[in-house]
Amino acid sequence: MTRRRNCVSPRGSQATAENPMTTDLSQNIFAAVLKRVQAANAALVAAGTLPAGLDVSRVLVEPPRDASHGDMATNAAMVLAKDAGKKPRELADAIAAKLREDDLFTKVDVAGPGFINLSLQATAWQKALGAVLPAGAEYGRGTLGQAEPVNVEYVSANPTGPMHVGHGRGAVFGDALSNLLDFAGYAVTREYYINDAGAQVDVLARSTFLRYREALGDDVTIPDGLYPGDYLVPVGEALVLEFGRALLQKPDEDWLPVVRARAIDMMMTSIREDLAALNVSHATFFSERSLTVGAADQVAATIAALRAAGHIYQGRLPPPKGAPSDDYDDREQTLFRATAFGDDVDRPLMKSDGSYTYFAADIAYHKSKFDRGFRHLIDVWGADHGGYIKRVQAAVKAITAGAADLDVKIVQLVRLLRAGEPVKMSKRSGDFVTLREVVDEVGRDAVRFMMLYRKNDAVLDFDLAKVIEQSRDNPVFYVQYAHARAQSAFRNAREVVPGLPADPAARAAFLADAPFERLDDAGELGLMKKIALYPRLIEAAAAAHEPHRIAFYLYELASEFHAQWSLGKDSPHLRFIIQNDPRLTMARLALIQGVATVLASGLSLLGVGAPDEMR
RNA sequence: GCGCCCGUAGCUCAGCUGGAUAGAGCGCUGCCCUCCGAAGGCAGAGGCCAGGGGUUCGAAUCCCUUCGGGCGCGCCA
Repeated sequence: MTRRRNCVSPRGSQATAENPMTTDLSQNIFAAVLKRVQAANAALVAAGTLPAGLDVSRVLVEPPRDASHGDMATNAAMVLAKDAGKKPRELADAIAAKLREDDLFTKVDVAGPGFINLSLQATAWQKALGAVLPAGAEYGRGTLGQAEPVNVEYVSANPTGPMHVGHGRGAVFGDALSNLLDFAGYAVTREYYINDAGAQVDVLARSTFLRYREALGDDVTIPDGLYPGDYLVPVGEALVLEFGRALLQKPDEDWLPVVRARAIDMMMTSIREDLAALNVSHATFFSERSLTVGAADQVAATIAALRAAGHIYQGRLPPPKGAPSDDYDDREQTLFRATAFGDDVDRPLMKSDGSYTYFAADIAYHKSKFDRGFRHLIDVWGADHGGYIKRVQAAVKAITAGAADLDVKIVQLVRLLRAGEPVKMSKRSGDFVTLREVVDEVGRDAVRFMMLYRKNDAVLDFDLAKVIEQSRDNPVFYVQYAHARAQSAFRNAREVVPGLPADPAARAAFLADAPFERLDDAGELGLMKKIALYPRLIEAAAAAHEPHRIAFYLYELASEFHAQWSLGKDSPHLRFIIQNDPRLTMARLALIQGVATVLASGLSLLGVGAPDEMR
C-alpha cells in the first residue's frame, strides 16, 4: 500500500544473486561478489562460527560512497551480528578472513562499525569490460522481471482537446519506465485508457456541434462550460464534409452520439500524432465506453461481484469537508467499502441520475487488466489525481483478493519557462501552449531527457531556452556530446589502427583481443567500474520504477568520460589515441566502446537519440 | 478540518529503499587550448539535510509532532 515501495520485487540485487544465470563475473559483478560473500557466510556456518538458518536477505554488496574505501562494501557483518549473537566487528573479521582466501580480492578491510571493504584486482574490471563489447546493446539486460507480465497505463489524456506539457511528462515517463521494465526482463504492455464515456465527451460533442454550425455559416459564440478552443474548428468542418446540413434538423439525441464519436475519433488521432512526435506509442487503447456498451455491462458485473463479496452497501456519506458545496444532497447511495482496504472513506459507485461514477468504471477497467492476466499494474497519473490513489488501490485489492499489486506513479506539474520567465498560459480562452508546440520548438530529445532528469513526483521547471543550450548546464547536450565525442575518437583512430570497423558490432569483435590489461590508469579503471555498475543500476531503477536514475547515471558517466578525455591535454600518454602504439590504442578504444555502448543503451531506454556527431 | 506529495549549499536538484567524512550543476574565486571535439577539464569557498522528539550498532532516508509550500476532498474525469 505504501506508494514508495516497489510493487514488483523489493529484493534488489540479491534477487539475482541466487540466480545462477546471472552470477557470471562479467554480467553483474556486484551480484557475483554478493554470491562470494554469501559463500563465505555459508563456510562460517559450516565451521560453526555462524548459526544455521540466518536471514541473509538484507546482506548487500554496494559501491562505497567514498572510492578510497575500495571498490565495494558489504554490510554482511552488521546485518548478521545480532542474530549470530556476535559483535559486528568481530564477525566482520571472520568473514573478511574467509574472503581473503579468494584471490579475486586484492584487499579486504574491516572498517567503521563493521563494513567489509573489498578491492578487486584490475583484471576483474578488465574482464567486465571485455564482456560489454560482445554484448553490445544487450549489455545490462536483466532477469529481474522473470518475463512476468506488467501493465503500464500512461497518458490516458481525455480526448477532449490537445495534449499539454503535463500530459507529455506522463507520456515520456510511462514510455521510459516501460522501456526500463522491458530491459529488466518484464513482459510489458503499454496501455492507454480512453475516457470516452461520461459527461466530458458529451460536452465535447456539443462544443463540436457549434463548430459544425459555424462551418455552415452560423454566427456562434461558445458559452461557458463548453470547450472554446479552435482545435474543434476542423472537426466541425469535417462533419460538414461528411453530413452536409443533415445534422441540423435532427434532435439532440440523434446527432449527439454521431458527433461525439467523430470528435473522439479525431481527437484521438491528433493525440496519437502528438505522441508519435515524442516517439511514444501504446500497444493497447482501452475504451471506457466499451465497458458498458456491447455484449455485457462489465461495470455492472464488477459491482455485482463486489456486492457478492460483501464489499458494497447502501448508505450515506458525511458531507465533504473543505470547500463547501451548496448542491450537496444528502442521500442514500451505493457505496464501495473502500475503508476495509485502506481508504479513508467509502466511495460512491452510482450518481444520483443512476449512471455509474467514473470510479465504478475504473474498477471494472482495472478488473479487466487483472482478467487479462496482469498481476503487476502500474498507473501513471497527473498530480491532480493524487487523492484518487487510495481508492483505486483499495478497489484492486478487493477485486483481485490481493493477488495483484498496483503502483501509482504521480507525475508532478511542469512549469514552462523561457529564460527563467514563466510562459503565459490562459486556459480560459482555450489558448494554452500545447505539447506539440514545445516538441516542435526544442525537439524530441530535449523534451524527453529533461522530463526524465527529475524524479517523477517533483515539480519540473522546463526552460525552453536552456534545453537547447549547448553547455554542461544542459544535461541533454552534455550526455549526447559524450557519445559524439566517443564516435569522433573512432573516426580519428583509423590512422593508428587501420581496419578499425565503423560498424559497432564489427568494431566490438575487432577490439575483442585488445590488451585490456594495459588499461591501468586510475581514470580508466574508474570508467570500467562505472560501466560495470550499469546492470545493477538497471535492476534497481526497474525495481523502484524510477527511470530518472538512468538519466543521472548517464550524466555521471559522461562526466567521467569527459574528465578522462581532458587528462590527455596535460598528459599525452593518457590520450585514447597513441600514435606509435596501436595495441594500447586498441585497448583504450575498447574502453571508449564500452562507454559508448552504455551511453547508447541508457539513452535508448530514455528514448533519446545517441548522435554520432553534433557539429 | 482531513488525506497525499514536497522541504538537502545563494539558485536548480541527486542521494542507489537504513550505512562510513551528505554529492553534482549553475553562480562565485583561481587555473588549463601548438596536437584525440575547450560545446571540454582541474582546484577552492559554500551545509544545524526546515525545527523538535523517537526507533537502533547506525537516520537526509523509518515513526510521531510543529512550521512552511503544492495537490485533492460525494452526484467531474
